[in-house]
Amino acid sequence: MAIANDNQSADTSAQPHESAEFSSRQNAVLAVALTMLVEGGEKALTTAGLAKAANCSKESLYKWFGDRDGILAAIVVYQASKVRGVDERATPATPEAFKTALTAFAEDLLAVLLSDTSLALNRLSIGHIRGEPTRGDNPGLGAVLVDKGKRRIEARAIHLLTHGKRQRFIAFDDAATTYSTLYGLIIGDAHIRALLGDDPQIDEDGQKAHAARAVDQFLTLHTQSDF
Amino acid sequence: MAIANDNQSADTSAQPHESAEFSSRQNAVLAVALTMLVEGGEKALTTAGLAKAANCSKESLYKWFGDRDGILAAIVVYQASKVRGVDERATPATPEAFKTALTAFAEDLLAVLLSDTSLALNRLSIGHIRGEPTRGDNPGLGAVLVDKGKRRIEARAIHLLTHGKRQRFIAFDDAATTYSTLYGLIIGDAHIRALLGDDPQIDEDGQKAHAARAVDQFLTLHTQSDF
DNA sequence: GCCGTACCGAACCGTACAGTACGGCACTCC
DNA sequence: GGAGTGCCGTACTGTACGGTTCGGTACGGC
Repeated sequence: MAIANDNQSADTSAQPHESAEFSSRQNAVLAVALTMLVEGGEKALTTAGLAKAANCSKESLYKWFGDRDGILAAIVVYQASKVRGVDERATPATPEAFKTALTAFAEDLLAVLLSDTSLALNRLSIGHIRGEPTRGDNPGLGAVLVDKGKRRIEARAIHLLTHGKRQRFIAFDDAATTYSTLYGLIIGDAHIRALLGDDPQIDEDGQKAHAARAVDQFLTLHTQSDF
Repeated sequence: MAIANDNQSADTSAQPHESAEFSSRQNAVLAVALTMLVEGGEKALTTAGLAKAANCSKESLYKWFGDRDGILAAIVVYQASKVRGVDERATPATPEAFKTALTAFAEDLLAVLLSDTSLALNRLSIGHIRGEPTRGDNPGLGAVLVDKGKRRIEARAIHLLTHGKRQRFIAFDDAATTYSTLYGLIIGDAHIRALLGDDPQIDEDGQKAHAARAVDQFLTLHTQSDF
């Protein structure tokens, strides 16, 4: 697990990286809110319920986050802040190391996307798409999730891919298209199925096996110049 | 467009296939409801609003569909009934014809999944996942969508794949896994992006090109015995 | 001791919306 | 014609929940 840190256990680590977005009290409240969101969906997250569950007052909620949408947005930002950025030092020097790095990425991607937290957040964002995009001034939740979550993961993968291309481990034309292929091979229709509540998810070993297979297929497609 | 029929134009075709699920009057109401759902999301679909827009009374709505969730479920069934089932006669005899059939499937899949109607229905179903699955007795919306929509499409594809295997056009072990690969190559992350409101969708030509590329990759992976 | 700040807890308000009740119209069947 | 049926339109009820207000408590600084 190298992309995200899902555990909401004791965050007593007083490290300064605790994301200056919110105070520690607010972070605690957001953690509670996220838990409520994960088990019960958006409708289960009422301001009164959150206030009671988090032992704070509604007044404070509104002071800190503005309104209910502000709370939702804060949850997304809060969780997204846990996503690790690109690790610039990931520059495997041999084809084997490159494949290992790809496989690690694939395993991470599967684990993250199928985690309860990610599913809940995706459901939340998807449910907040209205007719007109980006109504008003705020970017609109889904966009935040894409920017802070998906894009960072994508950046890590594309970094890896372009590195592999420079080293002649793989060959491709367009990085974005190639990433889409890699993503598709790894995820397939598992994500949408999970989002729709098709629970029979495979266990962790199954995920690893699947990740390995996807990477094999990806390398088959892009190993020698097949263009 | 061979999988679904998206137009909600004059359904004056008195053909008997009009799905005996609902009366024609009810179908008309559901068509209006679907339109409201597509442009405005779930929150825009209120019983009062639907009654006014469809020129019917709330009383009738409740008589026909039970409650609001019944209306939503009916919408899903209504639209899913438009999805064509497996075409058993699709048995291409040459590798070229097989590839053509695969490409047609890919194009259909892309067009359907990225259509406004499909996106709205998927958003609706995804938004209705509560903590516990299948609460009570009803299967729960998402399951309906999966059963009536995704499964039929999947059945068509698997039918085609197994046929291709029998004819030695392609080789694979597990049909479900192979379908997942095909799906992933075709869709990539386009679906989740679209669901999240990442509007920059490619045009129809781009979709066709993408479909062709995905099929090429799929055949590369499964053409000779690389088991 | 006094004020300002931050917070809790609870009561309160306004509204949107699901669901119900009822009167009235059109049509059909006897 | 009268009774029954199906439906429209409107008005009504109940309630859940977002948002606000306010009294009360703890703390820190002057």
